[in-house]
Amino acid sequence: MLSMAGTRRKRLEQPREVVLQAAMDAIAEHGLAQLTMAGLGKRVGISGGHVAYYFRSKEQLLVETLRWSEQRLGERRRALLDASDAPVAERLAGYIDLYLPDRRADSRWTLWLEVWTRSLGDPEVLAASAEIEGPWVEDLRALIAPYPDPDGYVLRLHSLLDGLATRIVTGAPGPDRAEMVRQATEFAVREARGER
Amino acid sequence: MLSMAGTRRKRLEQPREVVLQAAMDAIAEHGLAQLTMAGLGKRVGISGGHVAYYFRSKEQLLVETLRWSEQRLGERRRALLDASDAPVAERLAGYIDLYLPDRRADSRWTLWLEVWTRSLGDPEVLAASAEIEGPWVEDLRALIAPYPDPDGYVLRLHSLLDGLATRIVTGAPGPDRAEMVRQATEFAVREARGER
Amino acid sequence: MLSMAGTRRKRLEQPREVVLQAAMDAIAEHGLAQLTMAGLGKRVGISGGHVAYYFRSKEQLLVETLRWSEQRLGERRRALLDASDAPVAERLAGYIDLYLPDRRADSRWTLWLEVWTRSLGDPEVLAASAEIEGPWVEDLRALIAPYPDPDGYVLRLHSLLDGLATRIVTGAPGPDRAEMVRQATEFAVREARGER
Amino acid sequence: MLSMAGTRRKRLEQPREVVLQAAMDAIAEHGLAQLTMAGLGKRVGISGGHVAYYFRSKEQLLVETLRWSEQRLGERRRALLDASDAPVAERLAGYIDLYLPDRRADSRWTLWLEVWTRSLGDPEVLAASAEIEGPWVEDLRALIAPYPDPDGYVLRLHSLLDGLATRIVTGAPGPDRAEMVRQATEFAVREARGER
DNA sequence: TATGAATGAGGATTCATTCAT
DNA sequence: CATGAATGAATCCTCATTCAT
Repeated sequence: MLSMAGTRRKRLEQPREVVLQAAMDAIAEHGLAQLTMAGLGKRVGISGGHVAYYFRSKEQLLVETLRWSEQRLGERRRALLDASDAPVAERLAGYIDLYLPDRRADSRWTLWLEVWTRSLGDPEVLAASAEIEGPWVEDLRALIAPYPDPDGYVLRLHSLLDGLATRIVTGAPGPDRAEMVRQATEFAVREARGER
Repeated sequence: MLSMAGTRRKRLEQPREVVLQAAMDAIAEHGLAQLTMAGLGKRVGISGGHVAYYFRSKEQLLVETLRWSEQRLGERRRALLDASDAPVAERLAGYIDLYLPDRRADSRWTLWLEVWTRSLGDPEVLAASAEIEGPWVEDLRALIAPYPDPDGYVLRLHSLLDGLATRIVTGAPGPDRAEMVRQATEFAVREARGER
Repeated sequence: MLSMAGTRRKRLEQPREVVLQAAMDAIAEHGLAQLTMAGLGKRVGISGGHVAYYFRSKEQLLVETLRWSEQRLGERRRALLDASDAPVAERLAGYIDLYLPDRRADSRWTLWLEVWTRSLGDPEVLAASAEIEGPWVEDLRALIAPYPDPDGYVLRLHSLLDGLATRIVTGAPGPDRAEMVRQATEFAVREARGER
Repeated sequence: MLSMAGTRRKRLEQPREVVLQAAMDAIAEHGLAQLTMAGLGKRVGISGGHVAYYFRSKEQLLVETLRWSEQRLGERRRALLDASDAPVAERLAGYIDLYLPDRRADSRWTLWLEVWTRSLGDPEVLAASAEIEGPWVEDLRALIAPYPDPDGYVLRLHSLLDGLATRIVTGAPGPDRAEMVRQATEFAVREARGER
């Protein structure tokens, strides 16, 4: 009965960060279906039990990972929008470029699909999902202001982008990402002008 | 103890149909997560083993269910489009109304989300998904023809609709379905006119 | 990031006492199954690790808690028996009233059931259990002395009481506690007289 | 991905019986704490998953095992009582001899202790426990009839026996089983006569 | 003393899938 | 065709325990 339980082997510097980053990497490499608590622990050199110690459940882990991923992106987005004195068209293009998945199997969007699926039966996940989307909405509203119907604008543009993102991340046949960015930007600009 | 195994208990008229419809109902009522082969069998009075016999795998079952659901919808769509001599705007409105989920937790769209998720790691599912979407694409192209860039139009409208559908089916906060239909239709009409 | 680990946060006056009392309360409120070292620590404002530091193991904690509970009861029992110049019948009634659980889910008896279960595979627990019961035995022997077969008397009465206690603490159907006390007292008195 | 799932390897004659008997044996040999679903399955040559298939949960398994054990004992008890035209005293002795555990770590009583413990937090287990005890109660009432207060008699005798049984099964210090049977029988007879 | 991060064993549970009957 | 018993993989999560600080 020589249990090693409790023996500390390694102390991570920024455990949360490290685990979250590892989760993103693992998802990108092998997909979400392959992601296990134990496997994730092994990736960063801690026990599976400890991953569960940081994140109450796997559901929590997924939401947290998405949230963290979006926070990092949020910083880049705000930098882009704040610093820019470029015309709105260009800033919209930058926004859209950040919004859409980088590639097929992009981790962040893999998580979005998962969160959508899970939010079907779980109000908490749904709420988390709305909250995570929040900053995007705020920044887009600021970007197009003044605009008579910002809610409608955001709904239309975000819905379009979500649909495009789904196609990119799943690898559905169609134009490449650059073309999609172009089309979405045209739409975004046209809409922004058209009703101003 | 005489085993009843092997005894034909019941002979369904249209086994496939019955099972598929039952799957749709079960998903609408309890969600996809609750759908088990055995439970589905019980719903229609056959064994779980026999459900697996009809559909090679659960993945197959899901794809088949979605395909079947879309086929039935396809008939309604074609009826709508063929019979109609209404202006394009009205026909687009009808198309959109059919496309979007009827309600939160709509079975068909629950399946779409699942299929998207599964297509991430499975090329076959991805192919099936494209194939199932096909008729929608055909009919939309026909509806707007002649139009200089039908592929772009379809991509934009379908992406927008997919994004809106996701919000409806998950129950995300936002305007109600009717408003979404209105906005999508405006967009569809504007696009169709704008570049004609 | 300066760690607060190692910083003394709070110094309990009588740490053992406080923890033991908290354990009793927690068991009464949520049951033994819900009792965790960490949860118990939180209840009294110390760390779960420190609870383990006071009590070598959870097994120890349970036995200690029972022992402590019985010690406190022992004081009341001795007060009752020493001070009393009431007839034996009344003193037996008092003894029995103290012995039996106060109510369904009574902490002390919840612990007795647990200790019985654990003593099945652990001689140490069995020994502790016998030791904790000791004072009851002593006091009962004194109470009925002189009596020709005190061991038999104690065995019979304690067994009867243990059986009744089990019914009370589990909430098994049957007469209420008062009626049980009455019946046990009659038995105790009758036995004490019958063979004197 | 060559899964052997679904490949039937062996078909037990009386699966339930076999598993229940194996559970009794395993408990007697290694204690309840060592009993795992998988281990139990291995013992009888079926998979752990299949043990769970027969018994919804481990809790169920325990209750079922106790019930089955008691049913078998019930047959012996009824045989004893029905066939006997011996005096009540002898028949009470037989009843008591059947009631009490055969030995330290007796499986049936190990299960009783566990069921008592679990019934503390689970009304269903409590109900099952009362139901399983039922036949003993019936037979005892029949055995002593007519008797002015059968409920009281049963409560007193069963409580006494439960207390004695606890001591036998845990291996608590005290007289040996035979002596306990003697004392309990004396008590049972005296009570039965005393108030008739 | 006191903390609390980290360990890691441990087992139940669920179900798609298979196949003898 | 149809049954349903049997498989077994797959993994989450809990929590007592340890120990560097």
